[in-house]
Amino acid sequence: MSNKRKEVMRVATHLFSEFGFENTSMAKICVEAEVSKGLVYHHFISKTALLRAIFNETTQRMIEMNETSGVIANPKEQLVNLIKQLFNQLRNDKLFFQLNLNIMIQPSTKNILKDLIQERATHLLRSVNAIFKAIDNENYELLSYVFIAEVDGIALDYLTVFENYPLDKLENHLIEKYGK
Amino acid sequence: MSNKRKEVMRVATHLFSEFGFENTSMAKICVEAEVSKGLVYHHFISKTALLRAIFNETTQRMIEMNETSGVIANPKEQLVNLIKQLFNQLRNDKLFFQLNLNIMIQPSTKNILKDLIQERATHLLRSVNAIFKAIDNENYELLSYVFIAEVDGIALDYLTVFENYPLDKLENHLIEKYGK
Amino acid sequence: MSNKRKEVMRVATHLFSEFGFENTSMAKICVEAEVSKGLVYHHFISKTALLRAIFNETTQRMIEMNETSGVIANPKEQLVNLIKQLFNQLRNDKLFFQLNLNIMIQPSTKNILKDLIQERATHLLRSVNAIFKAIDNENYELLSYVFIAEVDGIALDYLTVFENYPLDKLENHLIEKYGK
Amino acid sequence: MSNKRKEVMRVATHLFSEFGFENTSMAKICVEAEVSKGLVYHHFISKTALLRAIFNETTQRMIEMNETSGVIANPKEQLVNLIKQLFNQLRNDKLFFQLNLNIMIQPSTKNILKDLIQERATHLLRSVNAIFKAIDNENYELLSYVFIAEVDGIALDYLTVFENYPLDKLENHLIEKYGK
DNA sequence: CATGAATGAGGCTTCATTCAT
DNA sequence: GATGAATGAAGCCTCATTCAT
Repeated sequence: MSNKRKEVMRVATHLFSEFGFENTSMAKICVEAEVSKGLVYHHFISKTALLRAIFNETTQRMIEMNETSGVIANPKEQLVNLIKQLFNQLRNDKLFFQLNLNIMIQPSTKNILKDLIQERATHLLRSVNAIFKAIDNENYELLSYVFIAEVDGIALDYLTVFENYPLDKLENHLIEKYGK
Repeated sequence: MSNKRKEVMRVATHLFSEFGFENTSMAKICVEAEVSKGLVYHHFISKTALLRAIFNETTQRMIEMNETSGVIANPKEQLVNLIKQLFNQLRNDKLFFQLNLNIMIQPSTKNILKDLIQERATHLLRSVNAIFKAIDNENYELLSYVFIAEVDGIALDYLTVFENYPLDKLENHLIEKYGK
Repeated sequence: MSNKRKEVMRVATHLFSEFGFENTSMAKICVEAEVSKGLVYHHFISKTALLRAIFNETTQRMIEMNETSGVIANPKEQLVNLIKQLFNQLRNDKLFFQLNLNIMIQPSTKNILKDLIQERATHLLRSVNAIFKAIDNENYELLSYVFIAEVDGIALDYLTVFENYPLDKLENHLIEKYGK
Repeated sequence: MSNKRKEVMRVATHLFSEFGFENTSMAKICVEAEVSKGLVYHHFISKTALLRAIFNETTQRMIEMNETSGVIANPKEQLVNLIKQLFNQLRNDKLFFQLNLNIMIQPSTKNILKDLIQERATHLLRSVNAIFKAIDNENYELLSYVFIAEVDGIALDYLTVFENYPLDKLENHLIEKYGK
């Protein structure tokens, strides 16, 4: 609704991504968003609530993306699409992915978002399950977990462990493996 | 060396794991370790230095473990050993793994540990490379990255994404896949 | 006059009584009264002005009560009536009495209400003086002060000092003492 | 023990008395006591704890005074002594008495001190009871409550209700009444 | 080695009030 | 009359770090 509310969320997302939740002060957010402290607290009860709003919005976007993307294709095409989409986002929005990793691992933020993380994870698992069910009705559950682990692991290694990570090669590997 | 120094590191590791680096004050560490502030600063110049000492020690332990474990076995046995060892640790010391994920992802701590993380990653990659070279001399590099990604992804999903994660099934899957 | 204006005063009285003036925010009042901030400031220039309005209204009610109660009776009956009336109110509206004590003692509010407190005290003293003049024309002044002190002291002890205060016994004591 | 700790309590007592608890900021206390914020929180966990420390110390002083003062005298002399002592203090340390009234009536502070107020009240009642038991073994309880109410009421009226309160006359009245 | 009093910057949040609509 | 977004000062408290003993 309000312009300033959106701007606060945009700026906060950016700063949380770059410096982490605990290392981003409300003051910094206010300065960057050119807004008073009072206003932020008018729209969000607390810093915690602001984080939850951001996480929630992200989940919504992820769900919408998922729904519109996978309707027509056959399962293997769906997987390949999903992989390509994911790797593109990973390349284009490193900071954003880092934020999502951050807040899901950091104990304090993890606690704040407990329920929302669970909700998102459930949704993700269900989507992937649906695809693998159509591929291998017997082992779909394990296959889904393996697929998610591979993607998460690549993202983690790319974003935080290795410098000069060969992201392209890993993408191709996955596409070959899952596209047959 | 000194008992109290060790105790401080032990307590700090525990608290960092449970609450995160930013959410653990030096005061809390002092109380828990039953030690004065002066003493902590006698042994560690700063909170940052304490974190680095902890991370370093962990890396040393990982390296030693690696060296003693894989000398005799053939590559596939080595992989299976590695997998079993990893999953056992994952089960027995969740908090410790979470700490290592935390500090490698959280921007502030990541920055503090930049060089040490790089060092550890290089060492890990080299070890895994050595194993896969003996298995498939041509594709060993990609295979290593895939292997590491799978393990990291499973750890991540187990520790922070899913509740009731079927860790055993994924362990078996990896053992079958890599043990032939 | 306006319904909403009255409602604001009612809610503010209640909240000031329960939490104290300094601990009741205008926001809380607005929420409780289901009214916007703008409206409150339309009716009262400031929080201070709201407090003064409340105090004033209370004084008016006290004066009216006094006037209607004591016209016909003889002085001793008047005193007994006054005592009974006071103790009943004390029993029925603890919070309200507490508010009046509060704001007369708390330095900040006392300052805000300086003139109004003086006005009320003068009126009260004059009324009591009138009664005691009819009883003992020589010592009426001291007697009035003693009477007021006794009543105030009992109220204070009942409201804030003792648990299980024997209010009834003290009422009877006063009735016997002053009703002869 | 520590000089600065005492100084903080002294300054806080003074400021709380003059401006009220809610209207005295920790910052003001720090400036006045020429001490850093950190130090105050090193000695007192919170503003609340500081208030409790002050209230407690006052209670201790009151108890000690009581114990040393009334040992030898006969009950009526004891009462007269008590009255004289009280009125002198009332005259010499208005602010201090005002503080004690304040914090016992203001809902927020009253809540903070609930247990300590109860403790003090019980002690006071017991002391006065002891005196009146020796005077009138049958009605000592009611007499005690009346006496306390008279003293409290006079203090209240003197400190907050009336300007030009004839404190001396009321003191004489009490001395005559209770000294026989 | 060891203590703990002391510092001061900075963090989150609250709040009375204003003003465009 | 009525709304609620917006302001900015101020409040309580935490914290890494220093230093005299």
